[in-house]
Amino acid sequence: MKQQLTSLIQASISALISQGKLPADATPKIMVEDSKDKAHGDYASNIAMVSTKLAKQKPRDWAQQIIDNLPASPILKQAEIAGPGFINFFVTEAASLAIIDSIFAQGAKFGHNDSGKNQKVQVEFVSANPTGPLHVGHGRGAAVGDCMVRLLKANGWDCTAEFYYNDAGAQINNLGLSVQARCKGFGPGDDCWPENGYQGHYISELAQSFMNGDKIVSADQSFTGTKDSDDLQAIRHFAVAYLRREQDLDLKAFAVDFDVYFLESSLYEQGNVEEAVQALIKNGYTYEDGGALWLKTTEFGDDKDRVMRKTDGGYTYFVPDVAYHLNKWQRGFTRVINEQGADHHSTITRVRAGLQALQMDIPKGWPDYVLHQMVTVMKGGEEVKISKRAGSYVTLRDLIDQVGLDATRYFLAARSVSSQLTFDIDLALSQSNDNPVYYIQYAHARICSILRKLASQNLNWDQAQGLAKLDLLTADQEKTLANKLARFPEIVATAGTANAPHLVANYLHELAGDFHSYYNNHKTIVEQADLRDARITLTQAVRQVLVNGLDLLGISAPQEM
RNA sequence: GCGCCCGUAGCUCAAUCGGAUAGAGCAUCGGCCUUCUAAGCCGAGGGUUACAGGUUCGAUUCCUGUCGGGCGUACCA
Repeated sequence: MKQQLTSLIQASISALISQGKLPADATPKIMVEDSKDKAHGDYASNIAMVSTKLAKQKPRDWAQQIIDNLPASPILKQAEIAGPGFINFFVTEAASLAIIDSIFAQGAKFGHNDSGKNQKVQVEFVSANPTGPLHVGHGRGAAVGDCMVRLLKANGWDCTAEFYYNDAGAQINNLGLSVQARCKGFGPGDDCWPENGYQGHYISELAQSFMNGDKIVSADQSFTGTKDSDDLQAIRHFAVAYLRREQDLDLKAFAVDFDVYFLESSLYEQGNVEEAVQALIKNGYTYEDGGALWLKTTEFGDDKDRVMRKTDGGYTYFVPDVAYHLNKWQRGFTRVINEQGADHHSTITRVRAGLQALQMDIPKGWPDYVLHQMVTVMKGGEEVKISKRAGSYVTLRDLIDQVGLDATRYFLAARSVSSQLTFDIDLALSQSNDNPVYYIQYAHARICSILRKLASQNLNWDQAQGLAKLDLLTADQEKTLANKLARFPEIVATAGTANAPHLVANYLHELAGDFHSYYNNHKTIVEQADLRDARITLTQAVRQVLVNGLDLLGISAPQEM
């Protein structure tokens, strides 16, 4: 619809140019937007205001001339000037309702597009280290990342979801020592308890499982406990497998799937880290100082140079990260989006600097990052500080168990990633029946119940007749609904390019609101058969769009509630 | 100190590329169930969009400064 209106305006602009009222080379950007107020018509354009200087006329006078030169069109009922020079468009009911045919024709694909042209894109998200179960912060990353994957696919991209984790290094060593201490019956406070050891209750369970000789199978590895509390290597390996399995269960409970699990250790085993380091040295971007090897990240916009190889010989975390990203590039992902928490912000400059220093013609701004701001958890009116080492924790799985999968996903995905998010557990629980997600799901369930009710009255829905008789839908709210439905493809496209799943959530809430309002004011199952068919057709179109939208968020669309 | 994100109703958050009278939910108040599910609808109250300037036809949005919060600024990840 907006495209059609845009081309009408374009025709008018062209006519005005040929009349000499605009410079021949004038190409004002034509914007058509949804009007917020029904009194302002269905759509509005600010074209007169943005081109008023080119035309050297007052905005309202100029707007009138643009209107006068609009070609006749069956979709346009009326165009009028309003406010400082807006042109408000009133479209015909038939034009609004035409979207319903497309919805039925495209079904689950309605709203999707092929702008991604089946190109490869990778989204890396969560990437939690296997040192504990997933907490609420990971949950935000999981929800946002998973929705981004769904959105990219809906926009025609060939999208790979990837989870990278550190299964070696200092923190894993710390984890192993913590578990080992528990295996030997020690706890925090004992002399031999490791400094900064992991204190969470799950460490004790993990130790118990190791000493039981349990076999652990996760999505990407398995290991059996050796029961030998002196075998630190076995404990480490077991602990990683155990916590990976825990995280798998968390992700499964959260309905999040990954195509690839990538182990940091494989970068060492395959020699990728060493290759990257040698390349950086060879390219002259490193120097030794104080027994450490430094990378000249300042040559790529960093505040100061960064240590690559510590005095103890180990690499700092970003070095394998550079090797990992080189690996991504070599796998053909010319587009990569890393979804991570804002606390990892500083890695961006370092990884990009390392990639540039490799001199392998990797684009400067590659890869892309989507950073979500921190989640604050409130419980009992107090902030719960999340600390894996101290063991204070709100796990994602607890949250799902208490609040529910759909509501948790909605909470975490329905807000802009750039805003900090306060998750009040008590509020989420007390309001679980009033959660916005149920408002949307309820709209879907109500639509389904219409068909059940119809069947109970021994009536049928004649879809063909419904589609043929859409012109009977003359109520304002029916047109409003149809206009809202027509916006969905645009929302999918915008949310996809902006990596902003919350736009979908907001849209669905609006659509559900329009439906609830309509439902309360107009009976769907009426005596008049053709009107009844038309109305059911409209509501089924709404249902389809609700389903498609909820699917992008990974939220279920229940038939009844 | 410097960098990034943010500051919108009592609370949690929206607001399309800079658009018209800044919107939802929760909470508060008042209506609507013998009629397709009241997890709903209709209505009311609640705002100097942190503050001060600037840019322009128009600023919650862009720019500068101030104040306040979060994160980072590790030879942790």
